[in-house]
Amino acid sequence: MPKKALETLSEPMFYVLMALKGQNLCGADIVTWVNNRTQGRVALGPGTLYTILPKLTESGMLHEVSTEGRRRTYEITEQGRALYEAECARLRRQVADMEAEEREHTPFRKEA
Amino acid sequence: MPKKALETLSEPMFYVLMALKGQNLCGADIVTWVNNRTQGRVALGPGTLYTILPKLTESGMLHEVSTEGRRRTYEITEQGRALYEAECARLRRQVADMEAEEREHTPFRKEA
DNA sequence: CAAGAAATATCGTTTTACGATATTATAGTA
DNA sequence: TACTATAATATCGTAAAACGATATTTCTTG
Repeated sequence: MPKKALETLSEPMFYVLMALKGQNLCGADIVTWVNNRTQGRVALGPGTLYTILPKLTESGMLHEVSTEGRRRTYEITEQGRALYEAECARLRRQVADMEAEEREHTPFRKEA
Repeated sequence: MPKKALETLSEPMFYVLMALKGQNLCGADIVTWVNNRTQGRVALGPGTLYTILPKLTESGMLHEVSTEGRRRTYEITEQGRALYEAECARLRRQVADMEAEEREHTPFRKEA
């Protein structure tokens, strides 16, 4: 049961979900995967990661699928996939805004 | 002279610079412009906007170009353009990551 | 010259990021 | 088995950001 809503994804959260989209991983392996995928551009520190994991879990985007000793492995949920997709769409719109503005400047006009 | 470094742009900051990229505007008109450009998806509240404007100014991304009564009009600087462009590049990479992953899943492997 | 509107400023709360450091568990090795 | 190193996770504290509500200042207009 989701404790809290969560309707936006921070950049770190986005990459965590991206990592889990195709496989189940533990926290440390998520860090490695994201590092590889982004060629080091996105580096999740432990503080960031382990703040994020419980939050994503509580809000129903992930769940723990196994625990071996200290190692906890996570799986993305359907809700998590949906939120990830929503964020993809948001990003695409942002880039579209950016590129539209690059091609042709939209002048200011009062109101819509 | 820049007081502070600023090497990343939040989403609101990004849209503020986008607005000023093509014209000089005052705060309230920035809000209107961004609203139009994003069809209401990005709504800058006063708290967000007027926290951001001094920060962008102090860090040398903007400067005030005129003040009529209470209305302050801002202009983007070369440095501001450069940071905006850098953020565009970052966004494009993020979308590229996302689309690469969509096309073909990158499996986890230890280390690079 | 009031009354309202427009633009900006301030305040307080909540959330987030993130490094440093601590804790816990596993594996290896003498 | 005990000892050590390492891997993985957890906690703490600080700093920054977002943002709504509310206040202030200036301009307009009747």
